[in-house]
Amino acid sequence: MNADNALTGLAQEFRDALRQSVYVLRRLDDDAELSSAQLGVLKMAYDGGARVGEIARDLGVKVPSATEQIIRLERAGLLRREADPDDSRAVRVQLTAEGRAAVGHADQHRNERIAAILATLDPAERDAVRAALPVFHKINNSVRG
Amino acid sequence: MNADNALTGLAQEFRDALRQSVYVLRRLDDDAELSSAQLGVLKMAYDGGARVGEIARDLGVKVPSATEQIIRLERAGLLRREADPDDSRAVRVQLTAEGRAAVGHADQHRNERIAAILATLDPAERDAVRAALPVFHKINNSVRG
DNA sequence: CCTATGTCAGCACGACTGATATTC
DNA sequence: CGAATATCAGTCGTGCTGACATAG
Repeated sequence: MNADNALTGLAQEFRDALRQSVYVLRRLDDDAELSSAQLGVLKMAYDGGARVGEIARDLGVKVPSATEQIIRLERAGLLRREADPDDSRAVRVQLTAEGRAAVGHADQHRNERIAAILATLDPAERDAVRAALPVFHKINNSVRG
Repeated sequence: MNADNALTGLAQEFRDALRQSVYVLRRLDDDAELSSAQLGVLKMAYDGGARVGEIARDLGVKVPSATEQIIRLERAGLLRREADPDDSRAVRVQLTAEGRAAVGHADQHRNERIAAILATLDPAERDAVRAALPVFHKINNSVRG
């Protein structure tokens, strides 16, 4: 009845929604050429390359996990690893032409599938989603920090 | 510029938010006694038990995956598997007392952590989340069906 | 005989920790 | 020398498919 209980109730509903979101994402990736994790790595390196540690931090995984993904993507020909000229400890990740094409493809395909779902909503429901997205962003940033 | 492009833009932002949500969930479960998958199974059986197939359908996984979780939870003493008296092919899953306690514990802990995050938001931001949750629910149902 | 239900075996992916190089 | 960066080795959790036993 008090504010605490109201927050707890909202928290429970929020958790359920997040769990559902995971399910939606899984379905979305089911028949994709690129996994969600792979797409994340490639997108990080899309604009001018990125260091392994940067990629790991941004994706919220440990460095060895990022390394593993990167090596696999390099074997698949989607990116190159190059020594950083300014810091020989660091490794810079650069997309190949195939990598760029794959990102464009995967992004487009996923966006189309989500857009098709959004198209079935009422305008008011779409507005509700639009209004909530910045809040989700804020929540995420608060968890990272 | 047209409606299609607007939907695509919203879809892109929506996908980013979902990706973030996965990250939030991962952090939330980091030090938990029960994983999200395990908690899901236990919650399905919380009220009067459930069949393996029902659990799998509800969680959006295949039956063998559910079986594996269930067997592990049985070894941990959190649930029992019993033959269904009406259909000997089926297996009914019943929580033990420890299972019930574990669910209560895990739920409370997770809700507290989410509530703490929600408490940092402005009231208007909380309202935006509240308004969006039913839409997330609707989206999820449309994907399942 | 065919279908439904569940389990088993084997595999893949993606994360983790701990132990090294190598470089700043 | 200590801190930072990346990789390697080994493990774990969770999902999948395909094959199978058993019951309806």
